[in-house]
Amino acid sequence: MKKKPEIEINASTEEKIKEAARVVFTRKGYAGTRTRDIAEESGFNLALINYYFRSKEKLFDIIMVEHLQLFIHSVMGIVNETDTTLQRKIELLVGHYIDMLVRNPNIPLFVLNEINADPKKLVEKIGVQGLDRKELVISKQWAAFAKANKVTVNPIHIMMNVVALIIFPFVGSPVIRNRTGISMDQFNALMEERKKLIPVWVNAMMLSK
Amino acid sequence: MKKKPEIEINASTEEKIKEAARVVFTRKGYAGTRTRDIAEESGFNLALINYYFRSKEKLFDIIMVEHLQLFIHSVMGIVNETDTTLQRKIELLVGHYIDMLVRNPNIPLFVLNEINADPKKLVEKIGVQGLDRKELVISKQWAAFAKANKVTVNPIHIMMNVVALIIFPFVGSPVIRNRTGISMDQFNALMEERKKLIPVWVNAMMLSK
DNA sequence: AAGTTATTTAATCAAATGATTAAAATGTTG
DNA sequence: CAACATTTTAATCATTTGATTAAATAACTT
Repeated sequence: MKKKPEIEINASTEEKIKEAARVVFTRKGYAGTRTRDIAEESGFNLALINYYFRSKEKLFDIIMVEHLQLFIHSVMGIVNETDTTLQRKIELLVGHYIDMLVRNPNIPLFVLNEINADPKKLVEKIGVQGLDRKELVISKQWAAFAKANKVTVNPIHIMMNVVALIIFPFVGSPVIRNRTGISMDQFNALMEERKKLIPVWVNAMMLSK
Repeated sequence: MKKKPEIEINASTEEKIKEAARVVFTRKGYAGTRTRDIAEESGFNLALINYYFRSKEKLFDIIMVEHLQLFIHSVMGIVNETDTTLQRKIELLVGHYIDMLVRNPNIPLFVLNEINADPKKLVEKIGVQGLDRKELVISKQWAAFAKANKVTVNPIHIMMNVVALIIFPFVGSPVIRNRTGISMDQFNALMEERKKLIPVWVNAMMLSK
C-alpha cells in the first residue's frame, strides 16, 4: 500500500506535465495538440502523460476546468456584495479580469473555441450554472439604476459590452498589434489604461440616449 | 486538348466541394477538420477533393482568403469617402459588418483562431497591408474630430472598441445564449438593435471624460 | 542490502488520416 | 457509334497519432 504518497506523490512531474499541457492546449487547441507535443514541452516521455492522466481528453478536461474556474473565481464574491455600488463593482470586475488576462492572454480564445466546438459538453460536464442571475445583488442594483435613470436599453447589451470591451482586445491581439504596429509592452500598457477607461465608457453607454 | 472547358468546367462539383469545405473548416477549424469530413459534407468521394484542390492545406488557404476578402470588401470604399462624416461612416461600417456577421456568424472565431495559430502565415501569405492608416480619409476625420472636441484618448482604444462591440457578440454567442437563455432569433434581433446602438455608444465613449 | 513500490522509458500497436493510383463511369466531339 | 477527354470512384499507401505494454530505473521501507 501507499507509504509516503498520502495525497500527491512527487507533485513535480505531474505538475510539470499539466503545465506543459496547459501551454500547448491553450496555444493550439484540442484538435491541434498532439500528445507528443505535450511530452516534448514537458521534457518527459510520451507514455508518462498517459501514465498520469489516462488519456488526452482527460488531461484536456482538467486544463479546461481550471481555466473556467480562473474565470469564475472570486467574481461571485464581487457581484454579490451588498455595500458596493454598481459602478464600483464594474470597476472591480474590469480590473480583476484585465489583470488576469494580461497574465493569461490566450485563455479567452481557447475557451471560446472549445465552447464553440461542443457547446453542450462544457455546459453539462462543467456545471457553470449556479448563477441565478435574477437573484444576484448586482442584478437588483442594475434594475434600480435603470429605473432611476430611465435606462431603456436591454441589459443584455450592457453585459455583452462590458465583456466585449474587456476580452476582445486579447482575442484580437495579434491582429491589433499587426495593424497598429505596437509592441507587446505597449499593448499591455493600453490594457492597463482600459482598467480606468472601460468603467467610464460603460457608464456613458448606460446613460446615452 | 480542352474542348468546352474554356474557363470552368461544370463549376458545380468544384463549387460544392468548396462550399462543403467552407462549412466544415469554419465550424471545426483547420486541425479539427478531416478531409473525409469535407468529402462527406459535399457528398463526393474523398479523392475528389484532392483531385480538384491538391491538398487539404491548399483548399484551406482558398477558404481563408475568401473569408478575409469578405471582411475587407467594400470597407475601403466607405472609409475613404470624402463627403461622408465620421459618425456616418461608423454607422455604415457597423451596419455592413453586422449584416455580414448575421449571415456568417462563425467566421470571426474561425479567422481569429487561425491567425492566432500562425500569425505570420496570414500576414505574409495574404498581404492584408495596403492600408496606410495615416493616409486614410477616416483617419484625418478622426484627427479633426479629436482636436475639435479635445479628445485625448488613444484612437487605438476607439478602434478596438468599435470592432469589439461589433464582433464579440458573435464570438461569444454560445455562451451568451446559454447564460441568458435567449433563442437564436432573439439573439439576431439584438444584433439588429446594435446597428443603431453601437454608433451612439461609440459617440458617447469618444466624448466621455 | 533486500524487498517492495513508484516512476520512467523504449518499443510497439491499432486506428485515423492525408494523399495517391489505377481503373471505371460519364460525357463530348467528329 | 468510335475515339477521346473529363469526372468519379474503390482500393491502397505511408504517416501520424493516441494508447499500451513490458521492462528498466529510482526511491523508499524495514
